[in-house]
Amino acid sequence: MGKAMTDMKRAAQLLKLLSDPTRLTMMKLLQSHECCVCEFVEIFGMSQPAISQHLRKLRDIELVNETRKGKWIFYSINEEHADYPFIHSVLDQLPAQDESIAELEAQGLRICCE
Amino acid sequence: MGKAMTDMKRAAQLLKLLSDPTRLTMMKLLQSHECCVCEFVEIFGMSQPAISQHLRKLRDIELVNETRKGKWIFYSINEEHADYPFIHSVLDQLPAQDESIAELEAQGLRICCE
DNA sequence: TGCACATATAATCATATGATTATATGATAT
DNA sequence: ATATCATATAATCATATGATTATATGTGCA
Repeated sequence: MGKAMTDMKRAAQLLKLLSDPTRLTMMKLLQSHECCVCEFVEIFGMSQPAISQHLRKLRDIELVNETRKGKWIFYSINEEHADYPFIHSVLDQLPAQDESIAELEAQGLRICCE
Repeated sequence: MGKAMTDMKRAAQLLKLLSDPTRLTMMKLLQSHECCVCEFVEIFGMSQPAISQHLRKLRDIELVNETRKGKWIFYSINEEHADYPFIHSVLDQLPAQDESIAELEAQGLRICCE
């Protein structure tokens, strides 16, 4: 199996994006669930602009996709990203974050648009 | 195979250490070669204190070992570190940095203490 | 049309980061 | 003993980061 990364500066840049606990957890969550901004606000107990700015950093280098569904904007992992294999290999080492989603559902705060 | 990491904050902290291009390359180099400070200074073309401070960060959380050999202090990867599997899995995605070492040798700047 | 909700952006600010220069420490060699 | 080499630490500074508050944008609904 070949190396996922060829350029150290690029790798460092990606690791920097993952090196914030909020963004790292976001990415891990997104690996198994689409989430909208207000769900992240609930999960992380942070202000909406703070969440929005973390998402912007992930969006700026296209690690995530955004899709508007009515009032909500849903974020998902961009599996087509050239560096996704690298990102995936890191996220793969981390524990699932499903409890956060379960808690949301228990509180009736999970957004569902079907 | 189990997850290498159990705590997201810890994972983020480790990724932050790896997220600097100099430190990331250092760690990759150390994975295959012991190096001393002056070699890093040569390789990265940075001031000795700058190198020293990067090494300190790695040393502070014990990702690297230091061994004095005469005038020189050699650094090596700490494979006994509880989080080494995680670190390793990241470094493993990166291209080898052997040219830097080869260049050093070509210039006669490789330090050898045997 | 106008209000409420969801999200984004701007402005601001405290703290973290990474480099430099200057200086201290510690080992070797003369 | 002292000069020299290798490295560490301290002080300083410019820039990056991540949060907050205030405000703008965009969608759905009465």
